[in-house]
Amino acid sequence: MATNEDLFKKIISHAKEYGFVFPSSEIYDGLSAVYDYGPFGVELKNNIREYWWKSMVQYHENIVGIDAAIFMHPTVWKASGHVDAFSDPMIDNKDSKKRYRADVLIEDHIQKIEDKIQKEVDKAKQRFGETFDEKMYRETNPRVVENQGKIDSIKKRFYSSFGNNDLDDVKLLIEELGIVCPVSGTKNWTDVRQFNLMFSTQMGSVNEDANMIYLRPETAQGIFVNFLNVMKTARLKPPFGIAQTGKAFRNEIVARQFLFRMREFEQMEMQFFVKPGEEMEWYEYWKAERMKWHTSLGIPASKYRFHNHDKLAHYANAAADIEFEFPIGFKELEGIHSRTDFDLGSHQKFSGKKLQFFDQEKNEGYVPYVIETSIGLDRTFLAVLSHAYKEEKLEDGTERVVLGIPAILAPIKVAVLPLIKKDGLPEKAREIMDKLKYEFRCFYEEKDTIGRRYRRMDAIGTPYCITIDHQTLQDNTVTIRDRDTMLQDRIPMDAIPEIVRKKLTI
RNA sequence: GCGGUAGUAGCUCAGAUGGUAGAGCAUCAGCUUCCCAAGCUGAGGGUCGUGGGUUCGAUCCCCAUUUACCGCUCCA
Repeated sequence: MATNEDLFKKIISHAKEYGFVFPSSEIYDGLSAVYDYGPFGVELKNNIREYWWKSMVQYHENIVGIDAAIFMHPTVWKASGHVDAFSDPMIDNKDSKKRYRADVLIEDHIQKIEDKIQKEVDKAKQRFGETFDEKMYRETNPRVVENQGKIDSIKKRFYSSFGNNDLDDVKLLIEELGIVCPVSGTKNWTDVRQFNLMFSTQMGSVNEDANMIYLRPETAQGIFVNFLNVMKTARLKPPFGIAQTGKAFRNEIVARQFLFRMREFEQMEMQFFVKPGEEMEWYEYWKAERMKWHTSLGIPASKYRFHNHDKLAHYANAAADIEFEFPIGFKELEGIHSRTDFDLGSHQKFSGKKLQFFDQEKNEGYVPYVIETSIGLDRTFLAVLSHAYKEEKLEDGTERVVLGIPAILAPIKVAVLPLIKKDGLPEKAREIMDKLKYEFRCFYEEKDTIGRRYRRMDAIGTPYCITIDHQTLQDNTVTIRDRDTMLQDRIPMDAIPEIVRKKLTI
């Protein structure tokens, strides 16, 4: 029995060996945490994207799509909060060589003081019983008041120095508070350094007034800045949604775990604009709707779970992840966030343009609230792949590796295989191939024994193999082999499209 | 980014106390004509991750670098 880590490694090698995923620039040793999709990988990826797009845009009359550029006006990232919030101040302990987020160290320190207060309060509560007035106690007990004052001044100091980008003062604060490394127990700290998670480049001539441009760290902003254009031209009114798929870039300090955390990745996002006050209803609606989408792929519901956020991002008033059980454990696949009017409101402020919907009935305008569904395409790819990967021991003692990819996502839908490459069988097979290839992604192969070709198709997850044998020449029947059962049926060749089509409906 | 481990053919690996490398599978060509991988014959493919140093000579020793894995850290 392979451990899960082994399984994950096997999936990675399988992905490479069968042309799904390659390390980027591999002949130059690769580039850390960047991957390329191969001939079968790109088919699977495209199919997932298309399946998502159809279920969002095509099946919802009030959702439309856009494709925004990766480059955006620099102010977008000020308005979104990314320039300020998207960078972490890091500090290293020179003795233990451990690295920490400076703000987390300070938060932990604050938490310790808060714990102290809580202990005090709990003790008092026990002492006074029913009559205990916690609020009053907190305001009057000298020790509690003193500690609370400490917390407030630390917070004030931290926010002001961090806000002013005065990292030296953040370090000073850490030293003054006497914060020690939990591992080494020493106060031997390096300077605080900022790691901006956004990639940047210059637009225009580098010599002349070069403008710093960021590669978008999320696709969402492309939707928000187009809110007015889309609402007007598509003549929409809330509730309505805008969907987009595309690349995003994050300069992660640690990017690892194959496709799971990459520096360049693809998101599939939909921002749903609603009337303020109705956002929680829609939040719940989209949580349920998105979970339905995942399970519609035939992957068992037990592989998924919700994870509700306790700590919310600066823009959200509710947030949940849909997590998938990868071989490396349950990990985030999709986020459903209630983003309030943070983004539109902020862009309204920074741009000076009114980003509102005007309600004719009430004769007043409002900034819509936003429910976001944001799913990682590469992560979904990895989820599908890792769930599909199976090693089977067959009755005859041989083993086979099969990808049980849902037929609708399979890179190749039909393999057309002449039993042998003479006696006119290849010609007949070509004839069938030509009839099928305009509707389905097909694969023709006449090399090697038939059994070996079946196994190759199993390894890339092809749901059906059509075999042309001598009988085909007599009566135009072929055998159709099912990937999962390995069973074959003899059918008239004209019946192939209908059978395949049926398999592709969900 | 820090610490640890590792990098030999597409894959899985072998190898010598330093004398410029081998197997199986895979790939390609031909034979075989077969319904569930590994039949026969032949061929191609590696400056032993990269760069530098020590040495008469380095894939092997030393340094740097890069990539992957594990741990820490991080994931708005």
